[in-house]
Amino acid sequence: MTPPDLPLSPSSSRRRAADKAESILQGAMQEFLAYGYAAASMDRIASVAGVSKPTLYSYFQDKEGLFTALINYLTEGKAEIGVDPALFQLPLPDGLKQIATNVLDNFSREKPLLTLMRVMIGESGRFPALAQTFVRNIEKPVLEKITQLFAQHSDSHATDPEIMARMFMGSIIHYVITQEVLHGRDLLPMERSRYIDGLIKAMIQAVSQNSNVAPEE
Amino acid sequence: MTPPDLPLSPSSSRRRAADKAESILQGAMQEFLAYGYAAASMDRIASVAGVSKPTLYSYFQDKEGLFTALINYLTEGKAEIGVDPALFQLPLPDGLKQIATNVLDNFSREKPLLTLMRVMIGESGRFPALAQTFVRNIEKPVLEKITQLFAQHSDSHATDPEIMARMFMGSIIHYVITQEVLHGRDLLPMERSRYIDGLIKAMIQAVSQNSNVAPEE
DNA sequence: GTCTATAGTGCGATAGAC
DNA sequence: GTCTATCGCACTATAGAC
Repeated sequence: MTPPDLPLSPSSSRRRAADKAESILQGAMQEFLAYGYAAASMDRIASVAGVSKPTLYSYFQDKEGLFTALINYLTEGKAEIGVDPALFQLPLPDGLKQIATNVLDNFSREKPLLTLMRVMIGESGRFPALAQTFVRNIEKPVLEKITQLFAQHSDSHATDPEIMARMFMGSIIHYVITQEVLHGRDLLPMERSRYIDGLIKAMIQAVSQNSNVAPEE
Repeated sequence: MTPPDLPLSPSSSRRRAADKAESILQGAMQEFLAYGYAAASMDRIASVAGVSKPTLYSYFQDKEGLFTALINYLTEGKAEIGVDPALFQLPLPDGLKQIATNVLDNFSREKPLLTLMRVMIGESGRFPALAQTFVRNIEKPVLEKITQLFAQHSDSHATDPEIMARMFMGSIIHYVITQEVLHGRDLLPMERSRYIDGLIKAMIQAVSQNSNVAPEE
């Protein structure tokens, strides 16, 4: 049997297997996030990754398998987007402001996360399991953290922290969707800082029972 | 890119031209909503619509033109989803509840509107103008109605009705996205009625200044 | 390299409307 | 009869999965 070495792109010595898998995933990310699943081309992925098609297919079973691997790759360990533990030391309005700011930064114009959301929602009908992966790895942990935050600062049983967390997240994500994802900046103008401040004010008002609100600003 | 296509010839033939255009659009709806833009097949559309491909291409310039026409067709005159004028006669909590219920009904499992949202968001990177059409024809009118509703019931300048409307819509749409679109029902369980009631309670609390809330339920 | 699918077109035939 | 929208089908060229 002849040794199967094929120095196609001999930029240096042979790359490690992990490197190849990595660069294929990098190429897949570029391609799938730019074109969506159906219009993505395995040829272009192989080309961008600098591997031959047979190599690509030796690492990943088929297009669907590569897409699945990519989504796992992109959503694993990303749980902490916009939520760091130090938040629990801050007064509620400050904590909320930091979360809102971080989440909006992560989703800002044409960042990968924005495009990932486009692709996930777009393919959620045909890849329900991947959509759930997205929810489990991204949405759920963030929601749970915010729920904890509200629970910790909630004076009583009056407001349901789980619902408050969903309102808060929903208000932010919907803002991202209308303004950035759907390009509604000019149609539905709303300055980011005005929205964040108004949102937090309303949330604080909602969690404060009959007493008055803790002094902010 | 091309302006909306109109049916070509004015007068009669074997069958009315409007019928053909209609059935082509119906076929296009099936196809594009089921497969997305890239994976949709013009052959299948023609077949489902019961017309030949040359006929299809006599009504619509190309695939992109048909997709554009479809989105216009599906979003025109749909402004009143979940918002009817009688709402302004009701107390705020009842009005909000009716809106929430109607919007959630319209987006309920595997209804066309749900799939349309999937496609619109999925293709929003490649068809920004269509995404804006969606915002202009669906999102914006609903948001404006809800803003009016809050403005009308707002006791004072304390809360910004535009922000309250966005919070309310965002909370509902985000709920739809996590539960239905991304199939998160089992991962993030939250009963619909519990969410609606909690959401409205929080919104009312947020708009009520220092006085107590009007009695609801 | 192979095989399949797709967007888009050209053309002769057809079947009503007038 | 003429007019014309339409059909069916073959065809090109391209591109993609594997």
